[in-house]
Amino acid sequence: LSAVWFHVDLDAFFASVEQLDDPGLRGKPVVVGASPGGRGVVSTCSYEARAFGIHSAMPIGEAWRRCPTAVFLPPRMERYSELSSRVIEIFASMSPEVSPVSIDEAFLDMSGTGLLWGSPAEAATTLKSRVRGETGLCISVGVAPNRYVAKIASGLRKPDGLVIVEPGEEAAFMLALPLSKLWGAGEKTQERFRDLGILTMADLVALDERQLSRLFGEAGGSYLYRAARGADLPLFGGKTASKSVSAESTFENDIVDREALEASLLEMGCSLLYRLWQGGLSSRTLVLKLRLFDFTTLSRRLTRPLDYGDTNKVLADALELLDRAWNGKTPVRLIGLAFADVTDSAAPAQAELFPPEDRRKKLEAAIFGLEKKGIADLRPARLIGRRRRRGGWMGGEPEAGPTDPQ
DNA sequence: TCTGGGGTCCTAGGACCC
DNA sequence: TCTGGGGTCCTAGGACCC
Repeated sequence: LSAVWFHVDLDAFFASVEQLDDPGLRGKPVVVGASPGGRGVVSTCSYEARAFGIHSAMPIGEAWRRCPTAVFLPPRMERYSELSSRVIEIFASMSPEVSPVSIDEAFLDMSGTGLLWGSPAEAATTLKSRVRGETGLCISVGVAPNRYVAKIASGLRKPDGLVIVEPGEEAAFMLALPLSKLWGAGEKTQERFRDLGILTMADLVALDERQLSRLFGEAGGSYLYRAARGADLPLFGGKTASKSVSAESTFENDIVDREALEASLLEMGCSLLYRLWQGGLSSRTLVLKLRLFDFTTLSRRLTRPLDYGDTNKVLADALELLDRAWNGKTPVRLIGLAFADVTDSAAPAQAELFPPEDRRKKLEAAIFGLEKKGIADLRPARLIGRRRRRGGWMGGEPEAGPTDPQ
């Protein structure tokens, strides 16, 4: 018996939640994302906003220009997470195995659920009406014998879509699609397709794996070979071994102020180290990222023989990386810090000590404590206390959430 | 049009060792 | 004297996704 996979996507998720919570927004163009006027992008927008040509990842200023009368809102991630969890519970009540991919999408293994929920079409219909009835949200569902094809199918008839690909039809299904629907082949790859005269899925399927690997590299070639035929891809299944924990922030205006950069690094270093500790993780590799005024992006990394343990070392290394990356004169647009190659720590943290609500306060306390312990000697104390304002983009910058597919 | 923040995976080259 | 491959670790950059 063939496997049955569902890929489920919440339509215009963040914007839909805003319209759900505020009926006054229904039927209106709603843009969730960065502050208009700032340097951020659109996170998600309602279908009414899409009619103006607005889409995810578009610079917020551009969205403003296209529709100044739209309602612009900062993301409310806690609220979205809450609703996401409720939707996942509904998924779990219908599928023995639910794998969330992100806040607004998940794979459901529906193999062998026929006796319970009927045909895949019936099960999908039930799922859609249950989600709508119990949360007020709309989903699109793709059904296929494997995850890759289910993922593509769910994106074809949004919003409120249902696309079913029968077993054995995967290759034919893919062949009928434009190349632009190939998940994993983004802008650059599409450009290369054009340069190479690969204009249709049939053109791509005509190339064998060896030819593709010569053109797109070992991994890229075999990926394209499988994807074009609608075969399953390990990308969707495999558990990830290496991980990273990162923080970055774009300044409202490019800066050349080294002390401000150092203050950012200190704040990020503290927060990252805390997140590692909280997750029972550790790392011996620190990565600094800089984006310059002209958008050139560079990184410098350093691997130590032992795991990072305290903020002093992290900050000292971060400053060294900054020296290596930056001449002190070029205006900086973004600074970021990350721990790479993160592994499970030998001593897992006790989560109870730090309830999530207290995170921010504890972190501030930690920074304060460091100040007292003498890290303040490293940098003027006034910088350590400097922090960004929170509470939406009227007062500071927003945390633009992940972008939603169109 | 002036491009977020959080991630993942791949490639290519250098150092070093056998 | 000039030069093999293979493996591992590390670095920097890039493509891609939500």
